[in-house]
Amino acid sequence: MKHVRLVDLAKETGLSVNTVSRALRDMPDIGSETKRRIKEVASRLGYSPNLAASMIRTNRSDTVGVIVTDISNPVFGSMVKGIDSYAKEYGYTIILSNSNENFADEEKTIEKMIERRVDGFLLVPSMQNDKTIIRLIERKIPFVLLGRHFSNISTNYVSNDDVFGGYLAGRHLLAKGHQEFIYITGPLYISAAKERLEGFQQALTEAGMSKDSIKIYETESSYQGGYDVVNSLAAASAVPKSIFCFNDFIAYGAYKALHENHIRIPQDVAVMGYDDLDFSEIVSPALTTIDMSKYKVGRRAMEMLINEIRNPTDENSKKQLIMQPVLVIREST
Amino acid sequence: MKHVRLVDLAKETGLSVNTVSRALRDMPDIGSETKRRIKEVASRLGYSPNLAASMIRTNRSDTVGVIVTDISNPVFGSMVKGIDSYAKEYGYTIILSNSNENFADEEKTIEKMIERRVDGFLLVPSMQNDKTIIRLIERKIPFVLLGRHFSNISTNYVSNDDVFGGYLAGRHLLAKGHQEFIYITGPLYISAAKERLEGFQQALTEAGMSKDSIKIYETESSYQGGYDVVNSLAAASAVPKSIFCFNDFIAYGAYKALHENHIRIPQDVAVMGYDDLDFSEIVSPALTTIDMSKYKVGRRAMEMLINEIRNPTDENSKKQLIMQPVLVIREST
DNA sequence: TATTATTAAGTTAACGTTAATAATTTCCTG
DNA sequence: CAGGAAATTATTAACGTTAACTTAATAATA
Repeated sequence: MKHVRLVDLAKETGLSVNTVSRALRDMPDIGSETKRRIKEVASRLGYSPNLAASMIRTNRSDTVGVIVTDISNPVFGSMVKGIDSYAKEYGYTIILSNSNENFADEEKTIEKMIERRVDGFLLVPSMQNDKTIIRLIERKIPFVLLGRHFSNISTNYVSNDDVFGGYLAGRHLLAKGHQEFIYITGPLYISAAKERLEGFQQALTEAGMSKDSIKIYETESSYQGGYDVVNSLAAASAVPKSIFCFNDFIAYGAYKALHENHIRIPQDVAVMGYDDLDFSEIVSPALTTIDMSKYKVGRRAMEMLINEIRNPTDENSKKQLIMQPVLVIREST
Repeated sequence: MKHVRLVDLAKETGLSVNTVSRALRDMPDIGSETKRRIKEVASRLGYSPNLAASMIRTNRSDTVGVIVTDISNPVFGSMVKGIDSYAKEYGYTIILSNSNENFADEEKTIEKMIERRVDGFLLVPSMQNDKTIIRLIERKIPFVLLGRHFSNISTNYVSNDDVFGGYLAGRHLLAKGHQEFIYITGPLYISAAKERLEGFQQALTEAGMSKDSIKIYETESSYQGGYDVVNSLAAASAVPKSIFCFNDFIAYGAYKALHENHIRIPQDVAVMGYDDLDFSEIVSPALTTIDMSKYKVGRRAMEMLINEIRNPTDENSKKQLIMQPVLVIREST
């Protein structure tokens, strides 16, 4: 538990602490034979640099804070995987926190992470409040948002073209001859939820239909939410011809309710999801959905964050990377 | 970006740095009025303690390293969620890394985390090698394994009673009148994989059957793995009456292959999974599986780790917490 | 050969905090 | 009201590193 320190290596080699430090960091002003000797001793004694100490001196932590709303959701799991993979390539370490879409928790976590002097943040913000984001901007702490963003604040973010995704969904259902639509969505203050709807509506107006041809059901963005909505529609015999869901989870819930009410997919009703989770290929019938590469979103966001850390941009030149989603047609439509 | 320091608060209040430090930590030897004043100034100036500095002094980081094999897998996502929840209650921060079941990566990550002076580790070890674990023991760094463990090394771990889970599966399939079984599994060097098999075999022998009544197919523990195995069995017209899968993913793959070959579940073949992912309720037919509460495993493991950190136990009194899985009967058997 | 570069080390101070110890002030008690 | 305990604050040093500066030794140049 007692760690070997630079001074121990210095004693062992008869050199000064500074020389040892510089040798281990491969600075050019140390003789190569000396370096070899020092490194040999370091590895023999099992030296492990105390990063906290160097951090305090260098004022860099090579650490980024990652806050997601639900790490048990594979969408975010995949993003984190992408983040982790890119971070490793560049020598960054990840501090993770799960916010449960809880703003207060998010706020507290950010403070804690700042105390740990993270070099920057990758956030899937809870969106109930933009206070934390504002504060990050004020304090000039680099951050990148993932998958969500605020319409009134200019920030770096990586996300999918949710408008286009919604548009693809709308086009697809229209092409299938549908005239009657509902949108089952999570809270509409989430930018993604709103934008997918907008895209869908755009497809409708483009086809000469009214925006209001799609009815909106706002609920929890979960399996349960989808189930509840469709179930109560079924109870009222008001199940429409086609259902567009904010995400695949909701679609799965819709599936369940439809199955229970003996309503056939896609014969009686078409269902579309969003996210293309692994499971969407497996459910029966396989779910037509919109794919965004979560893993890549994670990697690109980390890339953007590292850029921002290394050369910060000012407030009016933030970068947005918008990845194009693709329509994945399966059996449910 | 320039942070307020204790010395700044000291100047502002006219007190000494030490007094400020002690006041903020609510030490009893500072007058309450003084404390109030200091805290007011701290919050006014936006003081954020530099944890790296205090870390170096106190020799505690209040940080734990968490390494999982695949964070995009909701099984591990849920565990991490449980870990995070418990960690927050006790003021710990999580450093996360994804090992991709890659031993070399795991090893490197552990070193990095030690350099960050984590107080302990929570590991889903890659199992290809026990070197890293041995080294942690040698260095007396507290750690707890999750879901997996080494049979030849005594460590703290939290896992499910995989033997019992396998036993439950075996009993269930026997009760359904099956006589022919296969086990599609990931690498058998993973303790869970081996133990689930053992439990199943135990059920067989208890029923007076030979251990070898179950044929073993070792593959990748993924959707693809399950698909491949069942597909090649189908090609050889050798699909058995019942299939026990190491995890739900494999079962989903089996589903796909069975569907494609027009083999009906459960009429022609019974399928069982393991994990009870959210999706298992949704697939059609709903999957009979074994549930272990991953979230709780995470919480309990974190609890155990904190205990170990606060009062370390010696090598021959490590704790094992084995959670009982439950059989979840659905439509696939 | 004297002078200047060049290379390779060593010395000192600093990062922001906390621990140990010392110094004051205040308050009792006999 | 002296003497000492109790309460509060201050001073000093330390944690393990790295940065800035200095020194010593060697090589290159005029």
